[in-house]
Amino acid sequence: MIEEILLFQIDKTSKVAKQYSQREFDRLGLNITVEQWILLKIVHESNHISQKELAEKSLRDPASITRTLDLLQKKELINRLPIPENRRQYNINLSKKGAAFVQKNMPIVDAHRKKSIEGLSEKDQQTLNNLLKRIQENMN
Amino acid sequence: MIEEILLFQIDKTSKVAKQYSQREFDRLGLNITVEQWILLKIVHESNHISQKELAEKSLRDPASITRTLDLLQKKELINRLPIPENRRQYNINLSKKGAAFVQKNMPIVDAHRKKSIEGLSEKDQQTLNNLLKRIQENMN
DNA sequence: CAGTATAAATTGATATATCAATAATTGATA
DNA sequence: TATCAATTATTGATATATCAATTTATACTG
Repeated sequence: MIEEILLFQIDKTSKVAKQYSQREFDRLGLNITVEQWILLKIVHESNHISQKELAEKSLRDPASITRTLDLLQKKELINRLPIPENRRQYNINLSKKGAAFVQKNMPIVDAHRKKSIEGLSEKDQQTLNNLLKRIQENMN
Repeated sequence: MIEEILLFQIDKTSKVAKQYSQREFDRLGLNITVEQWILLKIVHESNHISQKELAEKSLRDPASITRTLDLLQKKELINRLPIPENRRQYNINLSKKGAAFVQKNMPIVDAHRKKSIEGLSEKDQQTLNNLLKRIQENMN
């Protein structure tokens, strides 16, 4: 039975959480996807980052990053700044609008995170983290 | 930091495991995606199942199931059997070729599952399962 | 029985995932 | 320095995710 497989439950947990956040984003009319939010958050946490680094941090494909950044640029939430010394890559950063957007909605997303671990002790969280890390290493 | 968020690690674990299996599938020339395999496995486990039920069991959207079944049908791995008493739905089952395919490759996929939990005791696995279930409930 | 609601599958539109191929640039080296 | 290799981003092709709308069929209700 597929439900008994741990990897299936891991995937399910990820999906359920993502769907919850997406529904909330939609309900609040944020006009953004969870993947887009994650990129904004990473850009917010790093001043000046390349697309390659963004891909690594977000665990996504560079091709996918290109396309999502196109959307975020269309929404005027991020900028692609040319780097004179290296014309192969851009520095990605938040626009004013993007920074305000992240600022405003960070509490909402943080509430989702908190909700996800409701009832889990510090120790529970550490345990879970450790077990996940071990599975990740097994699959390397 | 996004790496410190449990949901991020959960998502990462799911991605890493899926990528591992997909690479193996590709390496062996199975010509199938992980999502397609999951559908085949569920169909294998249930004699006669509707697309709606398949969507529920696989945690996927009915629209997505339609498209993936189209591909599996093109590969002649599954059949859509019309139900005379209810012409709104089909019974999905494995073709001879599909049954042979599942039979042949089940050991491979099972090895991936085993690899993923290498070094985890029975108790570890139960703990992990419980923690995941609690997060799932939190996000409902 | 007619009209309406519900249900299952499909289709369309848009976003994401992934691999392969390509373009432009930079680095390495003979 | 000229050539070749490696790097970064982009594009194309195909599969999947999701929502809304549609189609076809069945169920319900007055």
